[in-house]
Formats: sequence, structure tokens, C-alpha cells
Amino acid sequence: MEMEKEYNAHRVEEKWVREWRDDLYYFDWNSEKPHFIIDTPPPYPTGTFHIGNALNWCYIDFVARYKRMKGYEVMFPQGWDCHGLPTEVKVEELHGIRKSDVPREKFRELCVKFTEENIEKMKNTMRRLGFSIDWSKEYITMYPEYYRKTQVSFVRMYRKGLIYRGEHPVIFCPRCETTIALAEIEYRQGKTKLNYVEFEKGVVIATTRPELIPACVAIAVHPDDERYREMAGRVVKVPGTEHEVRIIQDEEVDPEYGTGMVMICTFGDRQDVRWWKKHNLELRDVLSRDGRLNEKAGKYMGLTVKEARERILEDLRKEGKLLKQEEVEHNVGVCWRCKTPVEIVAEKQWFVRIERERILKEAGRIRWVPEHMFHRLEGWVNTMDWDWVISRQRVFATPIPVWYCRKCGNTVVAKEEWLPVDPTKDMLEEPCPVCGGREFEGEDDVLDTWMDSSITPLAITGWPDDLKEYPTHLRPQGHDIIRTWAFYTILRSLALIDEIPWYEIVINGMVLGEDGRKMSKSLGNIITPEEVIEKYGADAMRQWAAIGGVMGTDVIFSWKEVVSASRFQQKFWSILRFAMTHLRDYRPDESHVQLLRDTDRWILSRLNRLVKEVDEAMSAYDFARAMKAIRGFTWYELADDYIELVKNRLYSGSDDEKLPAKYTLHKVISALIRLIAPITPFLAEECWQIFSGDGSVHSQPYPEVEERFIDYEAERKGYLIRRVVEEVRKYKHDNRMALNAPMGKVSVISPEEIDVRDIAGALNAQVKLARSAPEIKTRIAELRPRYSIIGPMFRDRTSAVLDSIKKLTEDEMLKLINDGRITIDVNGSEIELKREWFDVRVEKVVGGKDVDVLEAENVLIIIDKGG
RNA sequence: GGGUCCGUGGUCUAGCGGUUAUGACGCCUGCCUCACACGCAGGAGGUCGCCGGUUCGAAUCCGGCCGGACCCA
Repeated sequence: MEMEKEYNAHRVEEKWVREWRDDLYYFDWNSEKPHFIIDTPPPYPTGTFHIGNALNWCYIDFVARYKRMKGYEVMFPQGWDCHGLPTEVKVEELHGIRKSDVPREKFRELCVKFTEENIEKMKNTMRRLGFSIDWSKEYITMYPEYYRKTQVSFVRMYRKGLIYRGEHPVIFCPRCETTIALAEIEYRQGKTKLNYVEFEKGVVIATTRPELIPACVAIAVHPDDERYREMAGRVVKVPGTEHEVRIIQDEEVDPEYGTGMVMICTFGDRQDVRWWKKHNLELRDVLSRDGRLNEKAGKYMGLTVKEARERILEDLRKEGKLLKQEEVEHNVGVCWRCKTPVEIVAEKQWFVRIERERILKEAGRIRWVPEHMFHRLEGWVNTMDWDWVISRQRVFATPIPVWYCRKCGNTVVAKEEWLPVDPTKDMLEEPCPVCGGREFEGEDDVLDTWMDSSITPLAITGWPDDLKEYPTHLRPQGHDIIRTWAFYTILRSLALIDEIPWYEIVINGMVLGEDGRKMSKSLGNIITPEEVIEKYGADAMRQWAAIGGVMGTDVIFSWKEVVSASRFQQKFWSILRFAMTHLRDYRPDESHVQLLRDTDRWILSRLNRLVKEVDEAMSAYDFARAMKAIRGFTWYELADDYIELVKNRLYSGSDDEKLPAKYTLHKVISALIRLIAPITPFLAEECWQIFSGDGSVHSQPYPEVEERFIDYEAERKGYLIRRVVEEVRKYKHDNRMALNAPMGKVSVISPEEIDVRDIAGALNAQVKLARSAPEIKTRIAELRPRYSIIGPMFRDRTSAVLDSIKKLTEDEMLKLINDGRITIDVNGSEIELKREWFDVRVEKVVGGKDVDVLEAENVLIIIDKGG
């Protein structure tokens, strides 16, 4: 097969997308190989697989392909976390309806159809990127076979007392008209007015939320605050209302803020909730879920929060009770989906109990990569003071499998064998176990989407019917969802089966735009995977992902990196193209090992150390190190040096000279193709077909380190050979000679025996090796101690030793060089110095005028200019 | 306000106790040398954020300061 000069990434990649069969990646529970199960993130099917997803999946795919080649049976499933408000909103827009305009069931169907289409779109991108997903393990949370599992998890946790229904303040998003969990709040910084409001003479509170004055249930001051000490216990009237509140004391009041007098209302913020609970205060829930004040707000009833704010301030001003307003910085909690400021309301909701100590203790048993990401979880768990609200007032979600008896109000939770159910349409067959009533109200709240996605490791391992293996091996995810997905999954796994969900969790960073900022529409710095593929192909993009950064850190998208990645592919292709002209008919034969020359042994040693390094880096999820090592070796050692050195031998050497070079080239190419396979699967496959044609590269074993080839002496010799060639090339360059210009006779004077065959080939010169050069006198110009040797050897005596070295005479230095050692006196004690502790720079006195002398390391190169 | 991570040539980055600080991109010079001009061979460019401390020796360890990012209140 003729290889084209240019590597055509698009043609190659599209070909393999078509030709690879899905069953190449099927996971088999019955396989004898050690299993490696990855609990992959189920993305939200928005219809676009964005570049952040791409980074995450590249990492997963590197691991999956690497582990497969290392002999593991790898499960790389793919799920879709379908439920949730964004889809509801999209569907409403798409059909120009409100969800209440059509029957619940009909609306759900529209959402399902919409989601299915989005999944299809995203799958195409994922296939094009070459991810080795086991599509037979795909799960979709909106389908009954999955959400049945969510419902089973609900029922089991309810029976264990870990889920309860109760009245407690919860975060509420007026825009989404639903409760949300603490984890779903974001904070936005902004400016607002701090209002000084006089309740009575001497009782002036400072508040940023005057609209909640009707919800005031107490006034608090710091117990040590001299100003208000005698006021504690007093009862004051709340302006604009008929009710009265008491002044109480609490250490958490900040005397410095405002007047040092704070109004507690139900509820302005989470601090209010804490005070309300601690002091057992009355509940004045003036805010309804439509975002308007209710009858408890008296004359302000029916106003929105914003309107109420204006009206109340106006009234206060009229009465002269608004003493002053000042601008302050404050943080407002907003809904993470729609960025609307959230409110706190108290309502009957379903909750999951949070066992903080247990979760932290168990989470500590999981290996976190990078380690410090565990602190994120720790920090989050330690600030959670409420349980997890799991009921949502939405439609497109897993139904809560519960009914309420119309007669006695008893709560009936479904039995497992009834699941899946939808209590809004499935009626209960059995009578109420308490009163025997037959009339029930189905729960029409639904479950938080995280209830679906927090059981993914269980779902993929067969729970609840047939749990095959647990914990899973790896959870790869972004640091943005530590407090949600990671946290909830750990919680649920412990709650349901008393086991951690995974042995290991690796946390990746976010993708930033080329300007180093978060990608966003408004900044216009969004890059899509599609445009990267279109310009440079999937492998180039995957290389960017690999090399972009260390696990856990954010990665800046960079076209430059993508371009240099595609250049590397061309380089790799060219190397293969060269190699194949010599390997076409070559069959590797162990008898060729004895013919290996210094350059061959050098590159083989380097290759095997490369395999070791890349293997270690891959297993530590350090893809950047792996990729950099591969690139560096391929480009700067194999291509620039080894190939340049052996070219002459391959083109015009004898068989005994050619065969070891071919043997070496074969080894190196075979290993390299397999090393790059997890990162650039398309390039690797194409190259493997040309090189070997023996099955898919993705079914090959990972290269093994062959210890017999690791040879530091060969590496030193190889290094010397490269240095000699480098020096002479520089000489040719400086003398404006073409690099391949013939140059007559060259003598290499080396203290060590090195093979000059390839030096001669690379320089286009006759090269002879000599051990000594009697016609050249040398003078020691500099004797530089190697601190890395001398320091550790002499420790605190180093300075003294160095001083004595400085005092060495020329003769003593010569003796050291010629004999390899010399004994000197250091503060009265005898110390033997050795040749190898020094770097030596010599100046030479040349005998004949027609000779140039170069030096590399300890080697002299004498160029016969008469040539 | 608390926590975490991070400040290395113009830009990005490796190194995290021991020679003259790694590499890439960009820049300059020369070369179409039979794998590759998406290339080859050379070259210029750095007070390793600042100040102290530990040490024979600090980009590297410790403390403080300055600056940035993220997470949380």
C-alpha cells in the first residue's frame, strides 16, 4: 500500500467512525479479565455536546482505552439525565404552550420526544470524537426501566427512615415555581440599599429587605451591645401591621452592621431560618409561591415582592420612619438554572436526611484525584445545615410514588412491586391501611432530577434486581458538580447499600475560552467541538484535551495547541512513511539483536523508558505528561536523531548493518502506535493497519517494558554520538555548508569506545575513532564541580571541599584528569576527588593549521580541513 | 469574611532541595538534504511575584506580603 504524503485526518477519521463496530467495546460481566467499571456522567440532553463535555469524555476515553489495552474488561456506559426544568421550558417555547395547557401525560410525551431528538444529536458528536462507549449499556433516566430504580430507591430510603415528609423552610424559585435544593443556589454580587427603619423610638433596625417587614417575628441584638442591653425582652409594634414582636438577644448579631439591631423575618435568608429555629419563633409566611404577598401582609396583600418593597418604603417615608438609606454590597442567592433571586418559604416537602459525619468519613475512603478536591466536598458538607429537599413542583421528572388517604390523610408509600407508578394517574388498588378508605390523592410533586442521577453507579451494576459488583472503580466528573452529583451519589450509595460508590474519583477542570475566561454567549468566546473537528479533526482535539493541563485544573482552549497537535500527526505519519519503505518486507527476528549497534541500543533503551513513563503517567491520569513524553520522544529523539543517524545504514549499509536498524525501527514503531492509541485512536488505527494489519490497534496489548533493552551505557553512548553530530552540524552551519555536504576526514577522540558508523553516515564524512590525540596539547581551562554529587557527599563540609578545589594547581588538575583521581587535604583530613565529580572544559593547542577542533562533552572532534 | 489552587522568557508551560532553569508558540538567521517546508539546522530572549527565614546550597521547604482564579458564606 502506498502511503500518501499528507495525513488526511478527515478522511481517516470518518472512515473509522464508519468501520469500527460497537462490539469492539462491549463489556462482558462474565469476562475472566479484571473488571474496570466507570461510572460516567449522564449529561443533560440539551442537544449540544459542548467542549466542556468533550474534555471530560476525552479523559474518560483515554482511561477506558488505556485500561482495555492493559488487559481490563472495561465498562464505559453512557447515560442521559433527562428530567428537569430546562426541557420543560424549551418544550413550552417550541409548542407555544404552558405546561398547564395540556394534560400532564401529553406534556410529558412532548418532553420525551424532544429529549430523544437531542440525545441523537449529541450521540453523533460523541461518535465522531471516537469515544469507546459501550452503547449496549446506555441508560436514559426518563424511561420507566430507569426511573423505576429511582422510585425503588425512594421507597427503600423511606422505609429506612432516611426520607421523610415535613414542614421546613425551603429555597423556592419564583420563576421556576418550584423548590430547589441548597446545592442549586448560586450567589451573585450586587448593590442594594440598606434601609434604617424606626419601629419605635430608639428601636431602629437596618434591613435590605423592607418588603419583608410584615414577616418580622422578632428583633435581635447582640447580648454584649451596651446600647440595647436593657431593651431585651421589650415588645414593639411592627410598622404597617397590627402585630408585635419581642426584642431578643443572640450572639450571631453583628453589632457593627447597620444599627446593630436586626429584624428576623420568616424568611429573608438562611440566617433567619437558623434564628427562627433556635428561638422557636412564630412563622409568618407572608410570601406565596406566586411571588406575591398574601393576606398575612395585611394591606400589602397581592403585591409582588418588588411592588411591596416600593409601597412599604413609601409608607415608612410618609410616617417619617425611614430614617436613612445607604448603598451596600450584598450577595443575593439566585436559582442556578434561571438566575432569578430565590426566596425561602416553609412548606410541606419531602426531604432526604443528611448524615454528615458518616458521609465525610466514608468519602475519605475514596481516592480523590487530585486530592485537594476532597476538601471541596468537606467544605460543602460542613456548611449544610438543612436536609436535602427532593420534592419539586414540576411535571417532567420521576413521580413520587406516594398517595394520601382522602379520609384520614394517611400517607401511603408504594410497595416495590408496584413500581414504576405515576400517582397522578395510577390509582391505589388497596384500601388505606389506617382507616380502610378507598379514596386517595396521588402526590403530584415529583422528584429532584438529582434523585435520578445520584444512583448511576448502582444502576449500571444491576441494582436493585441483581447487583453484580460494587463499588465501581472510577467516577470521572467536573469540579463544578462536587456538591451535587458527587455528594448525592455518595450519600445515596451509603443509604441504599452501605457502601461507597467508587474506589476512585477523578475531578477534571472546566474549559475556558482562549481569553482565559469562562465560555459564554455574551463574551462570544464559545468554541464548539464541531468546529474543531471540522478544521483539524477529532484526534487533534483529543490531543489538546490530553496536553492542555493537569487533572483538576481548568483548561484554556487553544487553537495553537490544536494546530501543533495536527502537526504532530503529520510528523508521525511521515515517520511511518519512512519506516515502511524499509520495513515493508521485514520480519522481526530475535537473531538481529546481536547485531544491534550503539544507536539502536540507545533508542531501544530510551523507548523502553518512555513506555515506563507513559504507562505511569496514564495510570496516574496525567495525560499531559504522557502526551508530552510521547511527542518529545517521537519528534526529538526518534525523528531528529535516530532516523537521521540510521538513514545511511538503511539506504546503503550491508545486511548486517540494515537488519538491526530494521529490528529497532520495527520495535519502536510498534510500541509508539500502541502508546498513542488511547489518545489519538484514529491516527493509531490507520497507522496500525499499515504497519501490521493484525486486528484493531484497540484490541492490542499495551506495550510492555522490555527490561533487557534498558541500558544506561547505551544511552550514554547514544548521547555522545548525538552530541558529536550536533557539534559538527553546528560547525557546518557556521561555515555555511549544506548539512549533507561531504566533508572528508573527521577524527573523533573519545575516552570511551563509541560506534562511529552512524556518525559517518549522518555527517557524510569518513570518521575514525581514536582514544588519544597526541598531536594536540590540552590545557584545563575550567574544572567545574558537580554540586549534585559533591553536595550530598560532603553535606556541611561542602564549602570547605569547594574551597580546596578552587586552590588546585594546573598540575593537580591534569593529574585528576589523567589518573581519574587525586587526593587533597581539606582542613587536615585527606579527601580523594574523582574525575566524574567534575565537568571539565579544555582549551587545545592545535599542532597543524589545517585542522579544526570541536568538542562535545569529553569528546574531541578533529576535522581535517584539507579534505 | 472563610477555604482551596496558582503566580517561571512576549504568551502558555515543565521542574517542586543540588550543574549553565524544561518545552511549546511567536521572533531572528540559513537550508525545498531521496519521511515530513505542517519540515530541517542554528540563534536571540528569564532578577523563577515581593520580603524575610531554614540550609553548605532554594524556582523548589517555612513564614509574611502583593496579585489572580475558583469554591463557599
